[in-house]
Amino acid sequence: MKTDDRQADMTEHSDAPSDEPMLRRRKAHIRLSNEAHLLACAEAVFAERGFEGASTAMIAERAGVPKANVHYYFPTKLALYRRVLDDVFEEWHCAADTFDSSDNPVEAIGGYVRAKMALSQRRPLGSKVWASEIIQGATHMQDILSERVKPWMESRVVVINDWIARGLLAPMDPRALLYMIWAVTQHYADFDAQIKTLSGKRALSKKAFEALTEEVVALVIRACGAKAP
Amino acid sequence: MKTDDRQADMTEHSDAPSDEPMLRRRKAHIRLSNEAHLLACAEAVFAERGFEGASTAMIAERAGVPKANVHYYFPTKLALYRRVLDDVFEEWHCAADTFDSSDNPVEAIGGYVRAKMALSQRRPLGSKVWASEIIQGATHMQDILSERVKPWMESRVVVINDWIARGLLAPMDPRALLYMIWAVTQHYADFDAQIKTLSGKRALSKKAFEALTEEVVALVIRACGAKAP
DNA sequence: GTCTATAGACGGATAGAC
DNA sequence: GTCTATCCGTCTATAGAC
Repeated sequence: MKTDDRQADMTEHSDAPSDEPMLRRRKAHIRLSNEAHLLACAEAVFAERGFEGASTAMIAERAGVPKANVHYYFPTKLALYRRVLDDVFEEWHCAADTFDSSDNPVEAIGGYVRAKMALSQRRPLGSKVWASEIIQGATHMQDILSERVKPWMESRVVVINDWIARGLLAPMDPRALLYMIWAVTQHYADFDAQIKTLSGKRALSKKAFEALTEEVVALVIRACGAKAP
Repeated sequence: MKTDDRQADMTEHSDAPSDEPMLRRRKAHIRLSNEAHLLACAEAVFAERGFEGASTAMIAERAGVPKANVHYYFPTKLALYRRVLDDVFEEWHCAADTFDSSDNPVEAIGGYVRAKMALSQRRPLGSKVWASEIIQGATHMQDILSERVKPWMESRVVVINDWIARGLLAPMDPRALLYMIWAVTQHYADFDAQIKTLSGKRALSKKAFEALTEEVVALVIRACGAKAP
């Protein structure tokens, strides 16, 4: 690991015993920084090849460190993979929080779709790791799905059913709506290779992605059959 | 390969020279039958593990044959993978044909969504192989995307824009609509592990899947903002 | 905390008997 | 067409010098 710049903050240390806590802090900083670097590289390799297809050697090479260092920071390939999944879920959870239960379903759903589209743009690799894991049976994240995603979904089902009962949305299966939002927004991260080939373009500009986001919001809002409260 | 039942149709052959064509036909039948069996097993393994994660040994084991037989019928793992992708595309293409350019966009789009949902139910493993391949960069099917999928998409964009110009659909980006249809319908095949965990059920009954299909059709038709012609 | 070297299992692919 | 045995490369993980 290229430690030259990472260790720059310790050049002014002395021999005094009061240095010990600082040393500890420095070491902790090195560990956290290297872990974060490896996690980012691992996310890219897992996205490009899936769990079994990825190798610790590829992750090490991308991080610019010997293979053994990967095992120093993460005991096994599976432990590293699991940490990537946990990280990705944390961001998913933040976006999920934007789906509030206000009286205005158009704002709540529209805001959630925008948050999910922004996440697809900001972290497409994480979305791909998540998608690959589920496609391959979700064996390494059953706990996340049942303990974290499922309760969230059930709470949103209640909210959506309430909106429907009050005539704010068309009658529908709330789960089908949530699956639709996930599928459509994550499609732009997971299937970007297909989209690039079909559009003939390399990637979307920031402006173009904003316009696309509003297209998706409009589609989803119409799909809801939202009426004025 | 368990040849006992597959060779039953040759027990009555004689020494006459007229047998030669029959022998050829029998051998051709064995080849086609074994190829089809291996392709089906390969599709399952590729769906469960992705291209790099799958091994020829796993495919052979699932097919009940020694590993060498896989290489007898398909020279390389990549050639076998490519044949699976071609097979999956052929069914995709059949479903795509149901999207006609009639004067009734509700019927055309609704029929297409039903065909795609039926395909997700009938062949979820193929959908997963396709999805994994695209997530991992679509490097092994660029030709299918640019030579087969892209022309189809462009022809449908023209049709949808025509419907919009005639006031039959709400103004929208036709590509965003097509991506939505793909994403939503394929979600039920690709993400079935997540859906099972979130719903707490093992799998959907035939009746339940029909009801779900109509939910999805209703969502998509509303998203189109379809009006009576 | 970093690195080289290597153990031990498994990968794709092939040779050659039957 | 089928199968056993095997080549050779890469895999995950670890040992041990620095």
